[in-house]
Amino acid sequence: MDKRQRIIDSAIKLYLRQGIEKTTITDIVKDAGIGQGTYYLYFSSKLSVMPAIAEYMVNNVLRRLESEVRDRSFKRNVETMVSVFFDNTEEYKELTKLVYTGFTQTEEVGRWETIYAPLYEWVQTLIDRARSDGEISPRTSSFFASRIMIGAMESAAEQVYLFDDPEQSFIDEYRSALVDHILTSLNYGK
Amino acid sequence: MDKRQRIIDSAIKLYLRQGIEKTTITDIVKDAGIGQGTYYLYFSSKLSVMPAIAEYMVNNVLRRLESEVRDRSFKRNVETMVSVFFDNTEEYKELTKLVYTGFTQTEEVGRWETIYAPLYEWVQTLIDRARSDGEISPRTSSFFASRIMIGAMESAAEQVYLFDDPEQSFIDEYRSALVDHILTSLNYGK
Amino acid sequence: MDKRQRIIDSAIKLYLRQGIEKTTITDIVKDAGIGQGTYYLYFSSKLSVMPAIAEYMVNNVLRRLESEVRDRSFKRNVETMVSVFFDNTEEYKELTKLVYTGFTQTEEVGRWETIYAPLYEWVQTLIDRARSDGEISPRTSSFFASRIMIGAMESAAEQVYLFDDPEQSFIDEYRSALVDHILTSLNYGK
Amino acid sequence: MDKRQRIIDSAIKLYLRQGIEKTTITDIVKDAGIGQGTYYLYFSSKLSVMPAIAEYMVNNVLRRLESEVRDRSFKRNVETMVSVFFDNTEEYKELTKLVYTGFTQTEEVGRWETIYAPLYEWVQTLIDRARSDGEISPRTSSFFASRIMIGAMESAAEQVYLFDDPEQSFIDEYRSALVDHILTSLNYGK
DNA sequence: CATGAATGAGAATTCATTCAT
DNA sequence: TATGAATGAATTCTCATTCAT
Repeated sequence: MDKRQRIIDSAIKLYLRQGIEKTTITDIVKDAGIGQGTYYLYFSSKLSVMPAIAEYMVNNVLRRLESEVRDRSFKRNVETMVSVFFDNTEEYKELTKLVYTGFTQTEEVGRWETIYAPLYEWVQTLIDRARSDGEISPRTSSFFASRIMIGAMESAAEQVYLFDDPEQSFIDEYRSALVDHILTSLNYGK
Repeated sequence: MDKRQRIIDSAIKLYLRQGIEKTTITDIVKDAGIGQGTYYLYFSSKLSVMPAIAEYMVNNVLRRLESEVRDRSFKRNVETMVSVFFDNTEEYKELTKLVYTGFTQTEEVGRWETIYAPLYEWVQTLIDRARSDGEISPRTSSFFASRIMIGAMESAAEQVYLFDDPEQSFIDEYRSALVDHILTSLNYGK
Repeated sequence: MDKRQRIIDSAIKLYLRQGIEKTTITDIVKDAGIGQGTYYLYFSSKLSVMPAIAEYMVNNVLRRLESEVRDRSFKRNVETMVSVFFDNTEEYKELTKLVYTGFTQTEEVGRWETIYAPLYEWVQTLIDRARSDGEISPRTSSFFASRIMIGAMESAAEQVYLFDDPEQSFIDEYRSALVDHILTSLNYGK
Repeated sequence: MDKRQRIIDSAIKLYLRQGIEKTTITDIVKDAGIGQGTYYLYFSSKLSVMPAIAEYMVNNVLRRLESEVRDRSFKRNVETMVSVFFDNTEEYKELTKLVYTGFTQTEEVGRWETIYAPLYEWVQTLIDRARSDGEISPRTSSFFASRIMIGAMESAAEQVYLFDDPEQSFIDEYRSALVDHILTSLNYGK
């Protein structure tokens, strides 16, 4: 029903399957079951769906975090977070980068920060609480810590899934090393 | 003289200046001072320069690291590394991401790992030495630590330079937080 | 009005005038007064107009046969048929062969038979009637006879018009020999 | 050893396999195992091999005719001729037409007649002999008869092998109808 | 005679975008 | 709002041909 959302859904599906370059507006509108011109009623150009896609994906992660990370010890929470980021990257592999790149070709580069903001804030809050609870060092700057953490998790996940067929044991080791890294960097349990 | 290298140099120059989309093969060969068809003697398509560019850029970072990170304490070395990554990202801003994206559209995705390998190894060696010197925790896995570190540094730098005009003070704070993060994560000085 | 037909007409005109190789899609669309991309709404590639052209040409011959071959003795009809084939080949000289060749590079080779079918059938009917009228041998297989006749007429016409400047007397002799050949092969007047 | 011949052989092989358009000079020289420029020592352009190929193919038919059509009754000889033409067309399917088309794009169209001449003459001689032997009508013009016969045989063969998968029984029927057609057209056995 | 790296003109094709309905 | 036929600018890639060695 909501054509705007149908465009976004189809765009994601096709970009994931065939890449941005290979996907034409025609592909998208066909998949969405709407007319060719209708696309331009909702988005002003091919690239201008990108922010919407980015938003959708960040919200996706947020939703998972909110539902899966709950009330447990900070350590457990970090473990879950790493899982969420790994799973998400696996599912959407190239798309994040693709979207990001598409973004840089728009004039809306600045909005990237805005779109990520809720995610940064959510993690920041999590850190703040752990600090209040005395689980991590009181001198931690949650602002930078949240950003560095997210960057580290995303990079790690990307590295892992670049391997054509990463073995599960390798993934598990990497994940566990990453959890240690994060906790240690926050002086957890000292 | 070496036409292959001239193509790579011109491609980097133009991709940086105008983006990949806006740069045509014709632009590149003109800049390189060679014939249109000559491009295809060395690269099979527009995108297939990407791995060569990636290689060039990784080597670039490596060269800087080798020349700038020397003989000092691990802490100083980490500070210098962060500087190198920040400077490099600033200089080549979009190119890194562009190259990465271009890569995924080639069939050579697997080579990414190979191209990064020397960088990973170099950092790994640095960590190993710090461990031998007793500067960081003896339990550190240099394999994962190097990869996570590099990911964190790249992500941080990208986040910083996304702001249209990041203030120097913000950059300095982020950089310093990052150094702390890395050192703490390795139990430096405990 | 009908853009498809305008494309076909222009293609025939230009192919005849300058050959297939020398004719570009741009030439065709300019001549047809339509946009460059419009061509591809109706035909999927440069070569894929060929079947349409072939159809047009076969229909052309059919139309001439239907209007010029009427109600007379079989002998007169054969003479007229030969004339039609000769005239037609003269007018469209290379085009027939070009079309044929273009065809073999499409995947629609099979349609050749379909396109020729009405022509075969028309001649077949003519033979059947002559047989009923007792003008030719009752044992004649009109199926094969029609096909062999058409082949002979086309080949003869092509041979004749290969000479840069065939003398009219030569053409007349060839034509007359051909009529004799056909009639005799059918035991006409025995 | 003879590079000229190696070029012709490779050209035939590749033209048959992939068509003229799809075959590049580079393909040919690679297949022939010679240098790129060497081609132009023997032929002045891409198309200028065509006459050589045509010559080769006509000679091929002639050689078969000479070895297979020997001393028997005219009827047997015609049967054998038809077989040779059918076999040859099956083997070289499109090539004849392709070569012919390639020819028309050269300025040497006139030579086609010259190249076919020996074939025409050979058949003409065969007819003349049959006439001397009283096997066919004394009024037969061997000049036109030979040309019409060859045309009919080639056309028939082409028609037959256009069917994707002609059944053997159909081919046999067509062939036999063709032999009858030819013999009757010459008043054989009257 | 032989080579093959280099050339560059040229064309087919694609596809984002528009606009009359 | 919605459509989809029409557009045409723009670009990659091909390949016959050349020429210095």
